[in-house]
Amino acid sequence: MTTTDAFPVAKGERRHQTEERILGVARELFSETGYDRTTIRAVAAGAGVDPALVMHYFGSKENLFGAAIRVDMEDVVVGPEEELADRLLAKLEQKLEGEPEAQLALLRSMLTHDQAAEAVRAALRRECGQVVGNAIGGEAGSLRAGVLSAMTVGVMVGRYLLQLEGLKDADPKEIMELLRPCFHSVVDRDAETRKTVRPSRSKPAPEAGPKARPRSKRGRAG
Amino acid sequence: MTTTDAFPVAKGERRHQTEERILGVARELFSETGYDRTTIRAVAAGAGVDPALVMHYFGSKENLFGAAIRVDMEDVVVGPEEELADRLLAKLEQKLEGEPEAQLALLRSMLTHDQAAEAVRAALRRECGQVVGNAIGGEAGSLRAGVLSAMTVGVMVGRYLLQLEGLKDADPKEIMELLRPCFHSVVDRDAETRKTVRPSRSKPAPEAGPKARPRSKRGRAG
DNA sequence: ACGTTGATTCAACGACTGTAGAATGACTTG
DNA sequence: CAAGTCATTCTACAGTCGTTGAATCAACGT
Repeated sequence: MTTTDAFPVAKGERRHQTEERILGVARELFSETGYDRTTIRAVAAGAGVDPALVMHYFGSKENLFGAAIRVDMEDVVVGPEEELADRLLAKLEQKLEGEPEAQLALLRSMLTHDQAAEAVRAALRRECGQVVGNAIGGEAGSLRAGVLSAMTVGVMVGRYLLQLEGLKDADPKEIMELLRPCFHSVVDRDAETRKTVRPSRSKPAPEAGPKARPRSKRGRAG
Repeated sequence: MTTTDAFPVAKGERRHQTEERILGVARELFSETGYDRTTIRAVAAGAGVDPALVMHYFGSKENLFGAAIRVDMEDVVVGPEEELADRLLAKLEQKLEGEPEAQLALLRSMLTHDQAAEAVRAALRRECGQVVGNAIGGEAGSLRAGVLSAMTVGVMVGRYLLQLEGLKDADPKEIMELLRPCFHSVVDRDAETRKTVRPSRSKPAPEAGPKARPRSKRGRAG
């Protein structure tokens, strides 16, 4: 329907297109309604194919889910510690600006699906945990990484899932502005000695991004 | 099991007991597996009754869910603004310490169940939103309330649902210690360096270059 | 003793699910 | 053109779900 299916296409190509279409619908449905409520039949219907075809391609609903939520996070590159918080913030901002479909599928399913929960955990660990842990180290580092991860996922959940009043339509920049002191205070080692707020404005937002990310975004044909 | 069911009990009393037992199991299952995966049959089995009885009492699964997750939050009392953040923190700490069963049921179901999501939203709005909104007011207040709510729910989700490494076993006090500057920086009006700054407290703003940070150890626990 | 009420169970229906295997039909290769 | 391959569909099964209406059994007022 999207592409004219009147003239012949190479088989492999056609299969790839169909798979891609199925994955797109699956991601969409998983992100909207979570794992349980997303039925293979609905995915198939959305993709305009037979449910059995989805099974034939992905083997099981579980596999389809795994393929749909596969996220390949580019890791937050290591760099000077002072910019650590800003780098994490930039990462979060990028997620708040981009289309959160894949992330949403993860978030929405992470509570009922162990595989999704582990994926979220791994992603957070890679993004926040490892970096912060390396920078700070020890048990305190782990705790700080956890708090950082919690704040990150909290903002995502609040904005996209819960759609909290002041968050769902807010400008990511403003959110970042509010979050920056928080992240800094958690990352900074010596922040726990001083109870007062430290509005560290040492760095403007690292708009250039830490590293070139030649990531191409797959768009859905619609 | 607690009371011997060998001798007769008044009808109303017995019904009440059964209802209470059903609700307990329902809450437990909803919190463990969420709305969809919790079946009326499982609840009935857990309570030692027939599934039809659950239906007879609560009318539908939807109603049972509503009755199970009903939360009566005591509102955060109004008070001096300076302590606002601390009051919210205390609230969160109390939740982190207490048994989170009811909250968990909410959290775990809020993603797939609109009713649960609305309940969470209402609770957050009451606890964070309204108070902070009143204290700050306007659109900025709404945003700050949203961020505050996001952080709160993020910590809950990270600790109980995601069970993040550094968070699940952490001492609530330590989490609070890390969160306090964050909450303060979000609540405080002048945290974003307003022109008409009204320093309710000493605000040094020492953003001078701390590049020569004492770098004693860069410990890295394996 | 009675009949009545209400708590509780039994058995079953209809809908929906994930999944499997045979069948169809278009594209490819000889 | 014939045979083969592969994407795709059709049909169906076995299971589970929420829900229902009739049936059971104990407690109650008379």
